[in-house]
Amino acid sequence: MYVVNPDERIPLGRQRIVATAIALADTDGVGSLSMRRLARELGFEVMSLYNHVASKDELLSLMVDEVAGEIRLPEGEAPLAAIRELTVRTREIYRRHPWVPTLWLRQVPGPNRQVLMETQLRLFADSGLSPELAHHGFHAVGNHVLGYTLQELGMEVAMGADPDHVARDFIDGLPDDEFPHSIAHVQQHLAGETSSSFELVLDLILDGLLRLDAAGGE
Amino acid sequence: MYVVNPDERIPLGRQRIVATAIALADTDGVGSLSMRRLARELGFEVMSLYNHVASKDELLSLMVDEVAGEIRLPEGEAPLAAIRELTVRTREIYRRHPWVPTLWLRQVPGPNRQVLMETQLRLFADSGLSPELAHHGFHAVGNHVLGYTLQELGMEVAMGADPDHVARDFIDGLPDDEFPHSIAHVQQHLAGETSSSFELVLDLILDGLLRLDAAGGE
DNA sequence: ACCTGAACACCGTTCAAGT
DNA sequence: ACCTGAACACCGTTCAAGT
Repeated sequence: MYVVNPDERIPLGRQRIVATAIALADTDGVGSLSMRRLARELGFEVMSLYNHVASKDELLSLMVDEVAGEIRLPEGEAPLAAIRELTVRTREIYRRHPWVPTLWLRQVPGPNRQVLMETQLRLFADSGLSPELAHHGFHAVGNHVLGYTLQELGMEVAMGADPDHVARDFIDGLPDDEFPHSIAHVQQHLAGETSSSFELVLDLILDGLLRLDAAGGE
Repeated sequence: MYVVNPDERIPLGRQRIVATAIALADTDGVGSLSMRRLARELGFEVMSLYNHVASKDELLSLMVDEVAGEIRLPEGEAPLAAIRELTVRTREIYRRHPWVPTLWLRQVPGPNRQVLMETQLRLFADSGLSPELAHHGFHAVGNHVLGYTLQELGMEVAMGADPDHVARDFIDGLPDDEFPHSIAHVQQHLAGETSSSFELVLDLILDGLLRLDAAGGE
């Protein structure tokens, strides 16, 4: 028989801190991620975190880059098909970590995102598009996946647990004779009549780039 | 001669609170907008604000809707031209109030946004597009202007005052032989070689919708 | 009706002290 | 090297008290 060492608890460390922070943000939202809460979750005091992480802002950067690393890079596909695939995967990862899209912009890219960005740009460079259209295409696709997911999640995440309830309240608050189109639109969503337009618009952008290139390069 | 009434100060009121809050967010960012700071700015105590506004969240909603009211609605144009015009104006307003795009999503639409949304949907309904494409088009255009502006501003606003400086630090931190495309891309931005792709992609989306409609409705 | 002071339960972070 | 307690300068908001 021996006395239990009170310090048998798993030691802290960037990796574990970041992982726990991500899990916490996934379940309760970034809004409720505080250094104090995170420390409690880990079984340490707040200030212990600062031995591994310079600030909350650095922690957020590390979290975003960790998630960026989850996006599997395509291989062996034709450039435009690979771009499409990569974009669809990005959306999946965004949806898995709904707090990421907002932070994505505010943080300077870390190593994983740097690789991701380089891959995207290389694919555009190899796509056959003119350099200028490749440049615009890179932004167009990035904006699409970001804007689309934000819109999609903004409604779900920030508006509380039940988007349907919010949507219903919203249309109930509208005088039906003045806002017929709004009401019809929201009802289409509630009825699940319309499929997601994410891939439709993505293809529309990619096809449009090709068409512009063909028109400009004749 | 008379004693100056200490209560000659302009009384509070939703309108004035919201206006001051917007001005404060415009100049210093939403990050530094606190109820306490706002009260100080207005010359009142914090708790006075709560006589006019239920919570900080309500205040943010009011601010967003006030800004939504700044977007001038088009009139007398053909539907698709009006949609285009409205989208360009939305981007201008977003740029004038860089804190708006992020909040836009988290808040349930107030009266001004309700009118804006109804207008957009009516224009799409009148555009001749099939109901389904009109539905998708509404989202596509909204996502584009939101995602594009967020990307554009995310870099400028959140990364500190000098985006060029950040960009330079970014490429300096990259091993040049491994990230040639990233470096080239950022350099294109720094050199101002590429014009904004906002309208280019917007047209690409609008044209693509028309083309899809023509193909589907033959 | 509108304003306010004290108080509560939170934040992120500094700094000096422990082992 | 890593952990911690006390302290600082902040938050949003409740509630009872003033006019």
